[in-house]
Amino acid sequence: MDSAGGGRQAKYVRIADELRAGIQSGRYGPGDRLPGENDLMAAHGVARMTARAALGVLQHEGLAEARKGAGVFVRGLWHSPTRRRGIQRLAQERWGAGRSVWADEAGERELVVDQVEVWEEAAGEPVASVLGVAVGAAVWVRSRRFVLDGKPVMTAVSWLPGDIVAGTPVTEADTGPGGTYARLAELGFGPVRFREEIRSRMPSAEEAERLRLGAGTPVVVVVRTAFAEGGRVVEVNEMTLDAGSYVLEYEFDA
Amino acid sequence: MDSAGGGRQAKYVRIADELRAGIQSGRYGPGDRLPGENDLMAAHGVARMTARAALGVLQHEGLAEARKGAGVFVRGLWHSPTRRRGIQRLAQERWGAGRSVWADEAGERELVVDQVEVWEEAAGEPVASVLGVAVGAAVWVRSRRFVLDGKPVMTAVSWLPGDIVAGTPVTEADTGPGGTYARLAELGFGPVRFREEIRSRMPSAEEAERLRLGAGTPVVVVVRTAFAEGGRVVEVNEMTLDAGSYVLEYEFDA
DNA sequence: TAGTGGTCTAGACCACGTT
DNA sequence: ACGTGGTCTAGACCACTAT
Repeated sequence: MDSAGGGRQAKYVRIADELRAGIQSGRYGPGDRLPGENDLMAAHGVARMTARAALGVLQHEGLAEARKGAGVFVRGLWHSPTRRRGIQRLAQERWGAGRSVWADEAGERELVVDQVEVWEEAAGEPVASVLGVAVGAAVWVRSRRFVLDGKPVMTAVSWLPGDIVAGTPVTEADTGPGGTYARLAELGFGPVRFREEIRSRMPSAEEAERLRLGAGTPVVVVVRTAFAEGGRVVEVNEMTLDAGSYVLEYEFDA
Repeated sequence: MDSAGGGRQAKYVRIADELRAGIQSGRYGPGDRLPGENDLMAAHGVARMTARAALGVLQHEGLAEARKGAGVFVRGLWHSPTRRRGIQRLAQERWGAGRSVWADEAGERELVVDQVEVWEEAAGEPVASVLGVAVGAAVWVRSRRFVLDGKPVMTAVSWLPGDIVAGTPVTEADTGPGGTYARLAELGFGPVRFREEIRSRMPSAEEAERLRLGAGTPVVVVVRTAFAEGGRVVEVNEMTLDAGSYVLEYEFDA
């Protein structure tokens, strides 16, 4: 009846361990259905909530996902995460040539950019600080979502100084060939140096919905700061990635 | 009595939303105790398991952590994550000067390297492939854990080609001043180029224990490949980081 | 000792997907 | 129609922490 009586471990932990071992050994392959609540109740003589707890462990570890009315299935870790080459993708030749930075990352797959919103606002404290403008100064904000083969993989929000981009195509939904960086270059503020900061955490409920993340899937947050000649910050871009959809790569000399 | 009857949302979701709003608004600050199971049962007229479910949501989001016998507390996100400068830290001047790559990252804090193990083994398929050696060839493996101010923050496993490092200090627990890279340089195989691949996922139960991770904390996996002059791979290092303890930074030119 | 979270039971109704 | 996971109840005992 109690938890510590029989063994040292909680029942649901032991059941979860057993299922996990089955996944790692290949007895349950990607896409396979795991024993369900009723199966586990019968096999281990436990209550429904205990069986659920065991399955919940695997879901929170990202190893399995539940589909209502169907069962709990082993996750396909991972289909084919996008390789994002942090340094080469931002080489000037890319956007200088009018080529979208995102296009060749997608490869053969269909990339859709949706939920595009662009607006002007007054810089609050944190934004003003990183952009290097006065609090209350006009900044333009670009927000959008990237969907690859029907699966949302990233959201991004950019902040740009209003005194540079006001009245230019950067404030339009479509920034034209080469994107924002090509336009900034034409304005004499082409980025010459970048800094990317990478964090990872669990998503908020809203982020999980917008990226359609299953339980047990973290997000990777990349904050890129773009510097023009002279050191002025011309863009700050905060990207929120589905951790399962991306591998970030940086290659550099010693 | 039912879930969909009263509102659209499950009760535990609404309770979790309310608590989350309280955290984000600052009503509950970092380190504060949240209303406990009994409080929520009384306040919302729900059963214990329902109150638990609500608190569980916040814990899995990484916003709160439970302490047995004490309560559920708002997490201190984040104390002071280590800033890991991916590119500068591997500049030749660093390890060339006999300075540990890890030392100045730790700053004032106390860094302990423990659980050090070094052994020789025959390369399996995946390792042979990335190291560029034959399957079955001798490789040396270095495994260790990094503990910062008493908190484990990273584990690391390195693989090195046996034909280069056999019989050298690289196969000892202590590799001496400048570490492995300085020794490789003395052997004529100093790294001149690096590639780092970054992924993020939820930890396994074992990883969570070894890094003492609370629920809702992902790990970041960094796989670094070091290339010597001529392109030969001289080391592959797989690092598993507590996502809450690190910010990775890469700074580079366009 | 009193209160806390951790585990567990044995029921129940629901929305959903597959058959 | 049936089985699935999702939610919920009203109890219970335990180990742990704080007082």
